[in-house]
Amino acid sequence: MNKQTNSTALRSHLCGDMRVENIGQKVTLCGWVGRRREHGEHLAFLDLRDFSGIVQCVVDNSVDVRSEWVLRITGTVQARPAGTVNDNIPTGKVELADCTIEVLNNAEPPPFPIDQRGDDVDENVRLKYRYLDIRRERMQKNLRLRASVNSAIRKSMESQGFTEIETPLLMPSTPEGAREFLVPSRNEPGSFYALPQSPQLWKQLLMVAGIDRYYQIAKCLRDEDLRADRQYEFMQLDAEMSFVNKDDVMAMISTAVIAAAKAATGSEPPPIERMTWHDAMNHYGIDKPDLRFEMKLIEMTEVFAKTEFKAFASAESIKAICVRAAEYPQQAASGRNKLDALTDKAKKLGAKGLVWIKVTEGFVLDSPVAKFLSESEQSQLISLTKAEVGDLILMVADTWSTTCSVLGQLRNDLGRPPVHEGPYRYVWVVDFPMFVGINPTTKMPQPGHHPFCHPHHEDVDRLESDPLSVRALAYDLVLNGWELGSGSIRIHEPDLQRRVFRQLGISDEDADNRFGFFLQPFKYGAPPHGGFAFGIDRLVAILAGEDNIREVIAFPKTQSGSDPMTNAPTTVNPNQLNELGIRLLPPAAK
RNA sequence: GGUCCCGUGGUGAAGUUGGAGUUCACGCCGCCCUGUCAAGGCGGAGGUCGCGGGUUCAAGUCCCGUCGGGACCGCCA
Repeated sequence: MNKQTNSTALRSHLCGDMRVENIGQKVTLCGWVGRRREHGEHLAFLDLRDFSGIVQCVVDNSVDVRSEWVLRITGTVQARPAGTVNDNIPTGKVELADCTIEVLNNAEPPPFPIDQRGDDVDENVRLKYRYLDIRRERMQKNLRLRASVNSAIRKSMESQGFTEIETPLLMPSTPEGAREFLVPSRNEPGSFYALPQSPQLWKQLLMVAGIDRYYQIAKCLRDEDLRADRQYEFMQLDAEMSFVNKDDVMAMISTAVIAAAKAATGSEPPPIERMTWHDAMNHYGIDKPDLRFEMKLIEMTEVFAKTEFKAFASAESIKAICVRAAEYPQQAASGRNKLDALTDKAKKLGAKGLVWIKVTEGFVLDSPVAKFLSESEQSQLISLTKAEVGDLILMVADTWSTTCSVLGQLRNDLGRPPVHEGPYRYVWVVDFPMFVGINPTTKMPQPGHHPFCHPHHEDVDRLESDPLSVRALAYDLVLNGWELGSGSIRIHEPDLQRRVFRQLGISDEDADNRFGFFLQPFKYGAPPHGGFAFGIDRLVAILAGEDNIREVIAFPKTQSGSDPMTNAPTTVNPNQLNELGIRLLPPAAK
């Protein structure tokens, strides 16, 4: 911030800006009383705090000012006497003397310390007094970092020719996707608006409308259960471009993300690498791989092609992960209880079982199944996993997708560091499958993404003959195992759109009923287009070194969707319900 | 919908095989203190151990339920 703009009618400077250069100046500062240190009848030290930091004020001990009172202090900046410099704070070489104190407001003692110790306070208490929590340096830093990320993104998008356009919050309910928040209509009782899960429909219409490059930092709302990385309402950089291929979109988004990261951390991350969805699943067992640690899935199917071990015989896919004692001593040394728990976990995740093998002295394998494995199988197991003595090998034999996903989950459980720990590993995951399987009841392919996602040009011919082999022009951006966002090239050809709908079991008539207002415009000359959206909260949290997006949101909700400060959600006045034509049912009996 | 963890003065914790609301630190109130900086010294106030049942001579402690918070699975096209 321009220092001159910090000067106001009430103050001349900011507390945290006081430096040796200010010595001799008469300044007026405004802020809150941090700590008070009393030293007799006529000497006390006050730490005066504003958003910029704290500065020590030397005052007469007779003044009655207490914790978190709001003061305006006029005084002279002076060098601290020799031996009293505090190197731990930026203002530690100076102090404010000859202070005249004006009490702008007094305050009750805060429920928790307005400093680093607030980090240990129950989050519910922090949220109940969020306005005090935000006074703390951590939250001030996080919210300002968030603002600088937003600013860098805007600057980057604008310099790349994108036009910012706001889209409605009140829109029709759309049948697919996440659960929506509904808003009852007063003028049409019985009818509802929905709040947008994303501006997806609007931005595609803006492409039909010839905007060419649209972006918006948009609030999105989804009525799904909350998590460390999920809130009901969250911010997305939402963008869409015309006359592009996926490389164009990924380049634009990469530029914006790299600009944001640089603004937040001061250093530019390297170009973002790419990985196909198939490779991600095959090597990491998940479509949002965390590249900060190894423990990759190791292919074992061939090794056990002719095995005598029944559980492995005829399995479509056999893979292993090696928990290395050198990196994960505790996990590798897991005892029987822990291994049984891992086996239970694997079964819960859909595997038929989990084979564990401990590599003991002399590369002797300790495992309930060791006796079923031939000498050659055992030696190949060790050489392919590069296992050392003390390592723990976990194996799953199942369908390819089950083997991958179960081991991927175990890999994350056993090895994944907290999301904010460095280094930052961005990765584009590309070539997602168009369909993720066959619905057992309808016998129809299940969509991997929304149904407007364009199939890979090379695969379009197989849409009907071999739908599961069709790749989508879809891509996700992943950072440290968190999905930052996803995008795709959209279908702009009405004929192709109908073919995709039919594959999903949606007849032309159904499609018109459910998506009519959205499909109609595409008859009037839709350009080829594609776009992306990524979650600002998640990016900011990781860049801020937090592993929870609530730490970078000013007023977040708890995991149950409530706000301890405002008590939202609340009941409403019956008159409001009457006006909306809404009558409440009695609470459902349990 | 499910699995797991947590709930003790304002805050953070300790509380043993069940034995008196016991303890520690910070904060708060008062007094002392002229160079501290998470100042220091002395004194004081402050709690229905989330809530409701149960077991027991006796429950913060064991059991059941419930409420609140958190992590994860489902879910989030």
